[in-house]
Amino acid sequence: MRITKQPEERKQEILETAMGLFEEKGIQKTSMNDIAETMGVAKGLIYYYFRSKEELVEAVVECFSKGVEERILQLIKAEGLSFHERLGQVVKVFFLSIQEHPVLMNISSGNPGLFELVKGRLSELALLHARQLLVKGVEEGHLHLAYPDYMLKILIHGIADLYVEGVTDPRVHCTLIEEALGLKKESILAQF
Amino acid sequence: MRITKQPEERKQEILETAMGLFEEKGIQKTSMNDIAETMGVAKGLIYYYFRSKEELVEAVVECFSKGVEERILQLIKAEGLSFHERLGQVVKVFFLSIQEHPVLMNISSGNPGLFELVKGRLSELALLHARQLLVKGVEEGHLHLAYPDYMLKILIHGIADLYVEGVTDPRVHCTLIEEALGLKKESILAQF
Amino acid sequence: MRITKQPEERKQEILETAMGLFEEKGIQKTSMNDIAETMGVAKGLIYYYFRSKEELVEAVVECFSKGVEERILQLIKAEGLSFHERLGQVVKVFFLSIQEHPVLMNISSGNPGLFELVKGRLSELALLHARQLLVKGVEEGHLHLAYPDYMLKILIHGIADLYVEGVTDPRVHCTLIEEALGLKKESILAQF
Amino acid sequence: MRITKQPEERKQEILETAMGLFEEKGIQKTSMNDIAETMGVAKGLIYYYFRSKEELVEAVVECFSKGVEERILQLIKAEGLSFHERLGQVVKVFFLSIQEHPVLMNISSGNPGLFELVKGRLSELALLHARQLLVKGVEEGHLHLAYPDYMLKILIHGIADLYVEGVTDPRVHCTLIEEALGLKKESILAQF
DNA sequence: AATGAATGAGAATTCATTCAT
DNA sequence: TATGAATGAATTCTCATTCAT
Repeated sequence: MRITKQPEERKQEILETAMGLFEEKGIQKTSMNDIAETMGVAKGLIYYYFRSKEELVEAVVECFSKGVEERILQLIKAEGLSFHERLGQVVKVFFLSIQEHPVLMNISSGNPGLFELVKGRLSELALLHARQLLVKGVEEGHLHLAYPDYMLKILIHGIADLYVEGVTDPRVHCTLIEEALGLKKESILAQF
Repeated sequence: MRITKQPEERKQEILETAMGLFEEKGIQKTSMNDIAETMGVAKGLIYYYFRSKEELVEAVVECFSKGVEERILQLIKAEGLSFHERLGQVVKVFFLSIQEHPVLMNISSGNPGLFELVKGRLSELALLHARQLLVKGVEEGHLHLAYPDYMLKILIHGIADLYVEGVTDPRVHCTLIEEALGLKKESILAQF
Repeated sequence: MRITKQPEERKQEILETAMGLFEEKGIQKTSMNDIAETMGVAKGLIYYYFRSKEELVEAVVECFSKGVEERILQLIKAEGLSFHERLGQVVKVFFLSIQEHPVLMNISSGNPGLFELVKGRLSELALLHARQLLVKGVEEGHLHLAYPDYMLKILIHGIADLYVEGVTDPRVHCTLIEEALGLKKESILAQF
Repeated sequence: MRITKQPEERKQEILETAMGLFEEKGIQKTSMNDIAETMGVAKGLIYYYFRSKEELVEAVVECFSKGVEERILQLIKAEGLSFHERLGQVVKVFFLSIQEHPVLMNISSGNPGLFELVKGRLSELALLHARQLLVKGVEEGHLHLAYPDYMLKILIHGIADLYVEGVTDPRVHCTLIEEALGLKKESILAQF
């Protein structure tokens, strides 16, 4: 029962299987054996694609973040949007990404590891891409923030943790963001 | 070289040694052996006081949070304080607690585990004790928050993470809190 | 079936079991598991005494050489012996040591590893202790060697290898040594 | 990038690459993968030419010894040489062979395996081809050896080991041989 | 209360080898 | 001839936990 696949396909398969198990049981409690068994494949094969467990974990995080980043990049390109529209869109991207991997967010609570890594990565991305937006918002007078990027981090980390604890309603998140940023009520929520 | 101590004293000693190592190397990478060796004591002794590693971890977190809780309780009792004064005090307690265990915060970044647990515990405490304060603040018109307790959580988690990433200046934190809660500038900072 | 022993005794037991298996199957083909199984003991126990397989191998060699060294030291102390008597004695010690671990020498032929290590160690010892003897022999006119210590090494290594290939008769060895050192016939052999 | 070559050429290429790596890292620590990678070729290809790693190792040794053997055979044929000239030549062949693969000798010290095999092979060759010479030397009265072939083995093995430990000066080796065989000073050295 | 030798289950990793293409 | 994905068994090492003393 030897099934050969294209390297890229196999690599992706491993990545997805690993992500699934990491979300389900936690990184640490997922052994390389578990992953191989789930795939119906020999242990050694995983080491053919990833040098070590650590490298695999990193690749999983990378893989997840890439998806999010791509979407953000598309939004960035979109023109003719107002500040509020744009901010709303960015917020939306995060929620959509999260909603696609609910298990990741739901379970990782008692299961630190993957989530922490992902959150860190998400935060980096946000900072990279949304910073300009916030700075512009401050300049245009929509926002009055002393430390726009710190505030950004707080919101991302804080809301991610909130999500993990079961508060998953986007309307709540939007409202919190509006309040924290000192925006008018529903100015972001309206974009949804 | 068999040194006998009072049960409570020994228990405390284990707790402190464990906390130190957990902060230093992470929960997972700290073996029961490490703890025993650091204490200059036999492995078995730890099991005399704690049924399992898991139980020990919980106890460590509990121990840390208790200190914070005690201080908060004292603040709560204090009378004749304005809303802003009180809020400032509560914020202060958290920072002081954190500052006493800087390693915990500094190192746990690449080392998820203990910090997550502690953060969760701190958040619970805050919710338990500061909720009334916020609710009262809303009622009295100092605050205009749709979800006071969610906002509280966001701030605690978010700022804790910020701290971990190296932003440790209390003035920055206060400013962020003021902005997020929509308070006047320096209204909290003034209490420090 | 938990049998507890004195650390020193256990350590020795491991050392001996390991040496036996190394001689029998070669270092590489002897797994830590094999050793534990042969002893009727858990794998982990070996790691309790030796940090790694490498450390165990070193300890085995050390252990073997120590025995040889002790005897040589005793000979060195003995007084009132002529040059030929003394040389004969030293040669004897090596053969006795070898004869006590015949398997080590016999099997290691197709089984490089342990033997090489041992030979290297033996050579060091010989150089350390017999050098003076040879030098004195040169001074006293018994020997006419340009490079006494090189000749020593050649003889030790060469005869050890010869032994491994099945030439185990001490009389042959003695004769070879006499010839190589340019001594009179039977001058060493006579000491046996 | 599939490069097809003549079978014999490929086989030779594998042999040389393997020898290089064996010398560099030791037989055991050189994986079939290493060899394939170094050659820029697929793992499977090596198995097309050699049934197993073991067979490859044997072939490498064989390959090395063949070169030495050829030269010896040429010497044997040469006529009109005196005993001392001839012996000098044979000794020379060995040193030349060794000098062509200095890495093999220099590194294999802490790296038992290849060297042992080669040494064994060299010794066989010497015995095969130089025995007659020694026997004739005994008969002609140039040598007074009880066990000519054992002495031969000792010298080859012993000097090879000496070489490995850093004593590479042919003059030293010649002197040692002269002394061990009881020849006049410089009788061999003079042939160089 | 305390010791520390002993357990045992499991984890990551390596590698010679095979085989469908 | 040549590829390289896939296998699978073996191996080293780790650690929480137990228990006789």
